Amino acid sequence: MPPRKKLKIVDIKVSCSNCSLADLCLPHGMDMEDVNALDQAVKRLPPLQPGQHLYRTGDPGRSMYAVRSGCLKTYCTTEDGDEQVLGFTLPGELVGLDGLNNGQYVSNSIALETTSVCNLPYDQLENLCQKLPALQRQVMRIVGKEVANDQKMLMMLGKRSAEERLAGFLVSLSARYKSRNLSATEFNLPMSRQDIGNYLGLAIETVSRLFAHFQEQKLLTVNRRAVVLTDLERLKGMVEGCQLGESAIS
Amino acid sequence: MPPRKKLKIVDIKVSCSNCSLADLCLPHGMDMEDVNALDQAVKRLPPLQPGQHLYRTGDPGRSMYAVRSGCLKTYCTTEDGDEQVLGFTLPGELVGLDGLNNGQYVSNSIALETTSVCNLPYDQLENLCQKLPALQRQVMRIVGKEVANDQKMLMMLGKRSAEERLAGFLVSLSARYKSRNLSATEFNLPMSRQDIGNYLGLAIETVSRLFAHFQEQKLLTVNRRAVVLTDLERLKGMVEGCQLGESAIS
DNA sequence: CGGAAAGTTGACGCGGGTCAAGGAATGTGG
DNA sequence: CCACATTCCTTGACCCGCGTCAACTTTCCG
Repeated sequence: MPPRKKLKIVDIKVSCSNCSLADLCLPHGMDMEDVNALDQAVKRLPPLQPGQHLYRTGDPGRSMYAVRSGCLKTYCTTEDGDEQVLGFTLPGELVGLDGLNNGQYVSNSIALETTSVCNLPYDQLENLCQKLPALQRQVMRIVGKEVANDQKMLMMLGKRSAEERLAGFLVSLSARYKSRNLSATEFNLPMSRQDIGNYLGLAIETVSRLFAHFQEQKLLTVNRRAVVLTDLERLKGMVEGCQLGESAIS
Repeated sequence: MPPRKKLKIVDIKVSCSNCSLADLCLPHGMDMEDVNALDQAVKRLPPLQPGQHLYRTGDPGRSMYAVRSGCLKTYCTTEDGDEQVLGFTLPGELVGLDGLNNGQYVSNSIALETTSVCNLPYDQLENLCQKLPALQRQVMRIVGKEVANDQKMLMMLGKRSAEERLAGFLVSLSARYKSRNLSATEFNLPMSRQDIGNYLGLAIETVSRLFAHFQEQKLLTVNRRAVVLTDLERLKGMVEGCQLGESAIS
């Protein structure tokens, strides 16, 4: 999956109503009229190249974003420079909620692949919510989902062994791809071992060893970023009710 | 701090406008007229006794709650029965956001002391938000705060040593008490070692040893639940930009 | 007073972090 | 096209922080 430097000309004029993610994204549960109103507020941004930031800590946070394609990594840095990965955002998922706090993003968001996103400015969303109770309810649901997902992640980091963490991570990715009508068992990891380890609170070497270990046990086959989950059920069995979800919408 | 079984007769009629937490809670930044409207929606519940649940996983989640006094513990349980503490809610803080997701609470909330809370039903809050942009903005800020705090906690569990975690926890408590005009250096822990350890992803014995260790280093004195932070600055120094905040407002 | 719950303290061992070396893929310049 | 550097990943060896187990003390409460 080499990054395409040369972009095809794309429709700049897109709308929520014809977006393939419509039933995953905000419009979920809204009628046509409402969706058209939402359309006015949503802007599609030019695609981000790998390594390019969507926003950084301290940037004025006046929008949330919906990922259409690609993958974003959300992370924070401490004063002493090291990084904590907070999550990965796949197509159909939202980022930027933390900007709601006091108008500044607490986290950073960076593209791991070529990534296209829709921009949902808070102020316009706010206005719309005044008029469309359905939208407001949907926004609140998304927010609730975000909170619930963070909580799952806390359980993960607080209690689980390295093995359970990686299994949980893979099961989560699998479920999220599946809900986007992609394969639940074969996919490319958009992120490096470094990012996985950081996210799960593990050393990169541990992640690598675990992949090898899982492979020995015929749970999966892995080659660099390419993963095939050959025994998804058994992987699910390893995490017993501590699955991750993160940033998903439904 | 023994739980008082016998309750004094309290004003059932309370209002946001005369609540001592007004400037920490929802009304923050709203004018008198708006606050009066909010008053209509808020109900004060009879105090919870220690060990009594405010809500449980699976309960219909139609409200968030503001803690007036006491302390709540939020936690989840896995299928195999063990518990993960997600956070503690002190006076002036909110819980119940995770019910927004799909109308059911994902977590449990239980009183650690005698605790009184205000009830903020979502549907009424929703209606009010339609009318009061200031309130909607405030709700969104709170939500953003919640997300940002969960993220800080993730950093904590992902990266920090046992020592840093406990120091961070104490500094967080200190800051939260201080912002409620209580002592930043002397307070009683509302929660057991068990809960602290669970919350921070540590064994109870480790928590106990760390308290002893901190005491040797003249960082604090501790006797069961009673804590005096004798060198708050040095404690702060130990956590360098990975402070907790959780559930705080403003 | 007795039993249970909460907290403390010590001994031991393992999971996973750290350090180090090497391999494989990708990019860069000649 | 190849030489070389760089980044990413893998694998092995070592070892330490913290979990586990166990015994004991203190507090709580009927």
